[in-house]
Amino acid sequence: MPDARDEIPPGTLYLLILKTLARNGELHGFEIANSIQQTTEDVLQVEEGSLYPALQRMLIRGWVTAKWGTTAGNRRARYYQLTPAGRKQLGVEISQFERVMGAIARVIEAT
Amino acid sequence: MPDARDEIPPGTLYLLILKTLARNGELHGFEIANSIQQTTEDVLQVEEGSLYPALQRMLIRGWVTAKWGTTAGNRRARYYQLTPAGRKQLGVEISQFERVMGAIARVIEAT
DNA sequence: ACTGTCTACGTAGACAGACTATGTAATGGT
DNA sequence: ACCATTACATAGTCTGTCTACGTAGACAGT
Repeated sequence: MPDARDEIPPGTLYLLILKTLARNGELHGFEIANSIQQTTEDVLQVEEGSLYPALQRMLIRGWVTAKWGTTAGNRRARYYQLTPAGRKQLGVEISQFERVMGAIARVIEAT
Repeated sequence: MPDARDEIPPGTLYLLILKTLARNGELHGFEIANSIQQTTEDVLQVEEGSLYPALQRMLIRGWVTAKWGTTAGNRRARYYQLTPAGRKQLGVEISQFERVMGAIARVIEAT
């Protein structure tokens, strides 16, 4: 079954986007989605209807800034960049993720 | 900061309940919630408003059966038990959880 | 020129599921 | 009598991801 696509657990999309931006510096939406899909070896696929609303919310919260530019293929695109607040948030998200996942793992592994 | 309570990621509550029942055989709602809280060392706290609706959905889906009984403290309580379908579902949930979490971990650990 | 396809951004609406808050009822302690 | 605790349950809110759709410009082929 090659079609075992999974949904992105609510809440973790911020983490994925923040980390992707922290790693690559400045990307536009499509690049973010592609990067996540590639890094997860197609396990996670960010849909456009999830990505752009999430980016909007992150703009409002001050985690990223955006500016219009032009892609290599000469198309207009919105480039997103982490703010200091976004970088801080990334740390929060990671430690929270690890604590929660560790807790769930303890339940799974309990005898 | 002792008060770092976290929300349970949507979707994983089924996994937690299924696993708890698989481990203990037969429990009522309160016992399930307490067991999860204990096993996760207070990281995850299942609220009643989350637990009972989830159990209802699991009844409808045939993952558990329920019967009324009496607790040690002489109170009426509803005892839940895994069905074969529930046991199968537990396997599905675990492998899905591991695949998704592994994917996210790859993003976090990417350089 | 026209048409289709690709890239890229964005919105609308549906839906799941976890939360808060509240309500029921029965037990046991003071 | 009164109140806390156990235990189940529902209503309503909210967040966030999904599907589906719409916009627009760039480029290739005919």
